[in-house]
Amino acid sequence: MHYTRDNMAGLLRGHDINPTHQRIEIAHALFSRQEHLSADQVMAIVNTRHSETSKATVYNTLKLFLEKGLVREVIVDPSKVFFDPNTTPHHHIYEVDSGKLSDIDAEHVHISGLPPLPDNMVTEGIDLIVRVRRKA
Amino acid sequence: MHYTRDNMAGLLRGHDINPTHQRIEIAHALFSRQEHLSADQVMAIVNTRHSETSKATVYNTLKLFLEKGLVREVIVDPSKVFFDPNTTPHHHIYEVDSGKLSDIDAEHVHISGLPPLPDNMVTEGIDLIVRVRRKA
DNA sequence: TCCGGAAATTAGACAAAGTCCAGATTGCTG
DNA sequence: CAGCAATCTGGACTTTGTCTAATTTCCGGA
Ligand SMILES: [Mn+2]
Ligand SMILES: [Mn+2]
Ligand SMILES: [Zn+2]
Ligand SMILES: [Zn+2]
Repeated sequence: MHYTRDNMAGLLRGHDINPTHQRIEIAHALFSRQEHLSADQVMAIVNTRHSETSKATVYNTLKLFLEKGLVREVIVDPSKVFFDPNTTPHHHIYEVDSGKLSDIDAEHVHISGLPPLPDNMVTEGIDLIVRVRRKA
Repeated sequence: MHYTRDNMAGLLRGHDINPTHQRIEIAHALFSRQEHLSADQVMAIVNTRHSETSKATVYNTLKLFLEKGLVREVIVDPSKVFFDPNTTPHHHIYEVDSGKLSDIDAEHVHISGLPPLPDNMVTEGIDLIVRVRRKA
């Protein structure tokens, strides 16, 4: 599947998001790469040719995408949030030295023995992060 | 087991940390409460009576504790890092609304099916975070 | 006890990520 | 074209955390 700017509009509409030029560019940055990007990285990508999207819009848009379930947030680095175009259930490997973040398919991973939650609580998600580093 | 200021000194020495007044106060804040605290919270606790420990020292000391393995870092909130006096292997439940963070004993939790790591990599730790919220 | 150096602490300047707001622009629809 | 809502914008602001140069504390030897 190719993620062109043209089919970004449909993707956005499908998530109840009015497709504007800026939103299409930001979605395209994430989905064409299929990578975990920080707001700063999105900002840089979207403004490579010439400056056309403000910082406020990048942050607002990423938050909107998040609310609408178009992207997911990954919190592994204390200094910045990553946005993940992959919203299927999956886990992460984080290379602490390089900051490289990659996906682990949740398909074959099983987590058992978690204690029951109090009745008035629901699970919103389970984040599993394997922190790795280069062998000495 | 009681965590008094007096036995903090021994605890610090056992981790190769020179016990100074500030370090004892900061360790005492964490260990007497057995709670997950942010740097800001530590700062507030340590300076309740009268200001006696600077921001720089709080941050430096928490980083030192981390390096020496006295405390652990928990990254669940994009806006701040929590420091955890519990260094035994365990997982976390995070209430997204309230920000409340609590422990899950790792004893009965089993994680299987993780893919093998490349040969030149070692696992530094596995963080499992159950994000929960109040039922609607 | 006094001295000198090493270790620790400090205030405050600085940096980076993220938020907020009031005004400008855009894109309808009548 | 006018009116109106939605969107976007620059830039001020906040918060978390880092850095540095100067000061203070600690300790061992003379
Ligand atoms: Mn463009
Ligand atoms: Mn005191
Ligand atoms: Zn991912
Ligand atoms: Zn914990």
